[in-house]
Amino acid sequence: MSDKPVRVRFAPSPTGSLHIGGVRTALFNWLFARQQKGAFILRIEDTDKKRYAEGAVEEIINGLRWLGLDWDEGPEVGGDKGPYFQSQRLELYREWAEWLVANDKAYRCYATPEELAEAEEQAKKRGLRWTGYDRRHRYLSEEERQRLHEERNGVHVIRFKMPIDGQTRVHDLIRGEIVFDNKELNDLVLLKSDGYPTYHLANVVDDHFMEISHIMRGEEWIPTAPIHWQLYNAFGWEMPLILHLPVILNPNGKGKMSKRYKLPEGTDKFVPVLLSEYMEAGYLPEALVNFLTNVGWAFGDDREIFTVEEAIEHFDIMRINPAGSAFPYQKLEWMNGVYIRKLSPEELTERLKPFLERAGLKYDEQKLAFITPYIQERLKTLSEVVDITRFLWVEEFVPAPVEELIPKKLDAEQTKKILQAVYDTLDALPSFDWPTQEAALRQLAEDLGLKAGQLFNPIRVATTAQRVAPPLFQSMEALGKEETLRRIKLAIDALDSYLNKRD
RNA sequence: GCCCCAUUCGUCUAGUGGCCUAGGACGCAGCCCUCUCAAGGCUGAAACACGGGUUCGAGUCCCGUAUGGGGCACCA
Repeated sequence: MSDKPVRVRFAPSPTGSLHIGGVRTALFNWLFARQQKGAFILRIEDTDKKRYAEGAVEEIINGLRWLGLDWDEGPEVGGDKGPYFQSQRLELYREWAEWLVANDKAYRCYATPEELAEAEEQAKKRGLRWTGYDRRHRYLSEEERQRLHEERNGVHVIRFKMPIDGQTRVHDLIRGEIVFDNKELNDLVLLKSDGYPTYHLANVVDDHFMEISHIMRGEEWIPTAPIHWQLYNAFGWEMPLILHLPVILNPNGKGKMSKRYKLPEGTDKFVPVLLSEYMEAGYLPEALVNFLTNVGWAFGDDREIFTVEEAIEHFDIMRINPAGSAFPYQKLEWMNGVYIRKLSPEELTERLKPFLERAGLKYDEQKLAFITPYIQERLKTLSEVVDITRFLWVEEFVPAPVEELIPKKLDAEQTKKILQAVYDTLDALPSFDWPTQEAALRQLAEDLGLKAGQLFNPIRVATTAQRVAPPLFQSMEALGKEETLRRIKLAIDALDSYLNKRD
């Protein structure tokens, strides 16, 4: 591969929270760095003043930390190849752009974006194919150049002098050789008129001076690979080894994963795309990391659930699958459930708290700790704790509609009698712990000649008013005797007035 | 439109010329367990895009076609 020490980087642009595809890119770079005992570098590519989002850098940093992807050099940790914000390296880019101009590998272009847009429109109108910038200022004479410089008050961009003929070959570690005809390549802008570099310049200069050994980036960058190759060549620098990660597509395999994609099952639910959305939905970082490691790469021995340490040990960039993949969202839900079930009840309780708080529910610590083991295997995400335990924390209990109280094959009258019997049974209980309840109520079912479900379901509806709830007896114990009886009484009364109304 | 990349069950994938009667996982279906919902157990349906080569032999190598995806900014 290369005898140089492994140094890889993740270079996000601070335009908002990380896209899940970006997270995967960061993860693969990190995995590779850790596996090779190399360095993982975080670099902020903030060279677009228009798209800069306030707070985005912090969000990216928090997100990576949350995932456990620590960096050896970058914001907040420093490093001797810094600064790690491109906006603080402007002089470097300018210097090297000028170097290219001085060495006849780049030139100043005075055309404005408006003029070029106009030219493109004209070309199209005349049925000509516009293949990008028309190189109008590439072959200027010294006099013309001087005249334009004065005319435009020195405002210009620096463009790269792309070779006109021949081909550029780039070797992608997992895709092999990719060949481009140079005539397809443009004289792209290196330095913008505001003095900021474009991605191409900044990226090449930084990767070189930060001594990056491997570039691992998204597939959408493949078309820029020959451009970058030419830039390294012009500078006389060695290009790092390069590899393009497959894109992550929407769950149906159509198009790059986007916020607009609705989950087929729930019509109003959109698939989460930003890392912040996964955090808020209650996915565990360890589950997300495990899951993402399985998209585009596989452990190799049929193992799907594994620790990061195991992933680091087995990770191999040469075994990355080059084909784009649909985002296997349901698999993530399953895996998150697996990780939730692996947690100790105490740990789970702690992780659940922020979600209840954010939902504005005033939960009781002890009740939460008590009920956690019973909801643990029911949760796919942490945020689901809100709906499944809501009945325990609501200030004002709203009973379920009467119809839902009545079990199949029974009528309102019978249900009312049953609930009355339940009320009396529970009321007479010496202790309200759930095993005592269960014993008494199972006996009651037998005495009444009812199946367990016929007896228990109306009680659940009466006491929780929820479709889905933790096991009944544990729910009632958590609720407490007083509140449980109150709710059952509420149901009896409701059935009563329902019966009277019908008569 | 042009350039580039990719193509194994619905989906994520294993597979690097004979071990493939194509393996695993999610999802799906059925059964069991069961107080709702889950979790768990068992069983099942389900794929090498197509056409040509190369080879004794191709899911695996090559070429086309088709399909999907990505890119064509003074954005990254």
